[in-house]
Amino acid sequence: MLELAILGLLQEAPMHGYELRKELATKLGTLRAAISYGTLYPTLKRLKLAGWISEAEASSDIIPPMTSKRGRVVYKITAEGKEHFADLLTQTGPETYDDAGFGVHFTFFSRTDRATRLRILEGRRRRIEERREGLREILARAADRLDAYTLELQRHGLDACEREVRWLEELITNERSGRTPAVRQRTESTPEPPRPHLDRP
Amino acid sequence: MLELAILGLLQEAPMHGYELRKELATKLGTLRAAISYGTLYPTLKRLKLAGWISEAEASSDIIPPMTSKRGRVVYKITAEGKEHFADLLTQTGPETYDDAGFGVHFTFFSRTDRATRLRILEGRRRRIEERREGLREILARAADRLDAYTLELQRHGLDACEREVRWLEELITNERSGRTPAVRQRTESTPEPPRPHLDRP
DNA sequence: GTTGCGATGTATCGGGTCGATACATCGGGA
DNA sequence: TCCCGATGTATCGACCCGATACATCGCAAC
Repeated sequence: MLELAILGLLQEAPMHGYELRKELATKLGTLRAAISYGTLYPTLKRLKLAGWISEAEASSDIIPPMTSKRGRVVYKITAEGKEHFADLLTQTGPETYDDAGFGVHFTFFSRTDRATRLRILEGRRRRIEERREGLREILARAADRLDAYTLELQRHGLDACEREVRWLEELITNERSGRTPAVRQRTESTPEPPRPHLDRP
Repeated sequence: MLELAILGLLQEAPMHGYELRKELATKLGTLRAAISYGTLYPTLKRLKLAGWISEAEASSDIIPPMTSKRGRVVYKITAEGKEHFADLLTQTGPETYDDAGFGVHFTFFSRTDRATRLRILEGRRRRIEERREGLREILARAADRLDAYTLELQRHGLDACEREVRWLEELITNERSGRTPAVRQRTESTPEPPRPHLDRP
């Protein structure tokens, strides 16, 4: 789903590889350390070959050229690329619901309609609920067979799943009730404020 | 680090591929859905070639044969494999601290000494703290440049990091104070018990 | 002042991992 | 009887990461 991320960022502004990497790092800071160049550059090549992006004229606009051979390569999105981006963003396959896929989709939620957002949020919730049930199964059935550390790992994983589901529920409720973006705001350095209970107002 | 996982499981009992996959699913339920066969079988081949594991005699022990051509292939760990497993388990490279690596190491914590456990727990904590600081940076510096959804994603990620760090602190404290396995126990179906505050007794 | 290091940049390679797929047997229920 | 789901082994293409190489620029320390 790096494809989706690149297309999304290039829709905001033309960029070159290095810049894309930095932007990805701040936008997807949660999910991955940073996109590897071994992924990024081949993907750019692939997208260019597919016609979704093209090289922008080096002379133009804000970005200063590098005054040397092998200068930076600035890419911009094409009309076909925009179409493709919209398709990818709306589509809800299984890969939409895993950590990486969901994260990228969520990042571009502001460019989608509410129906799509709800579909994706509910799909993700379902995915996490399945994982949660799997963990409960394990803790119920195989608890005596596992050592203390493994058990602790499962419990911790279960905690994380339950928390994730609650987060998703909140977002879904917000979407349904009309408040488009998330509402919760946190004051710095108060580690555990009692979450404002806003499901079912 | 699938290598480490396979070696660890085969140390408990000889197994064939399908069984390994199931065992991995229950032991590492948290981290990955299930190991893909496209990963598992090539890895088994590789480990066998390296001499860490070998094919067990089909006739022997508990597991019934399949009475047909291309029966199941049971693997067992070799002496060199046990050595290699111990080395891998003790060693603390960067890959020890990412999600997958840490999870596998943690699963086999009961087979390590306390010093190693502490090294790994602290390395993991450091890793998560770095991610946390990165997220705080983003939320402090780039907050106005990001839309509400992206911000919410970062906040959620930050929450997860803080929680993870707290969990690790708890484990580290326990290790240091002599209680080897984790202490916390949860009663079923009470979703949010106030965590027994046991840092600094 | 020059030397050297860190940030900026593009690019490739090997290897690990996934998802889909193919093939084959076995047990049990419709 | 017939078919479906669990049990099994195996491969292929695609994706992605980490390490590495190469090259320039600005700045700071010596």
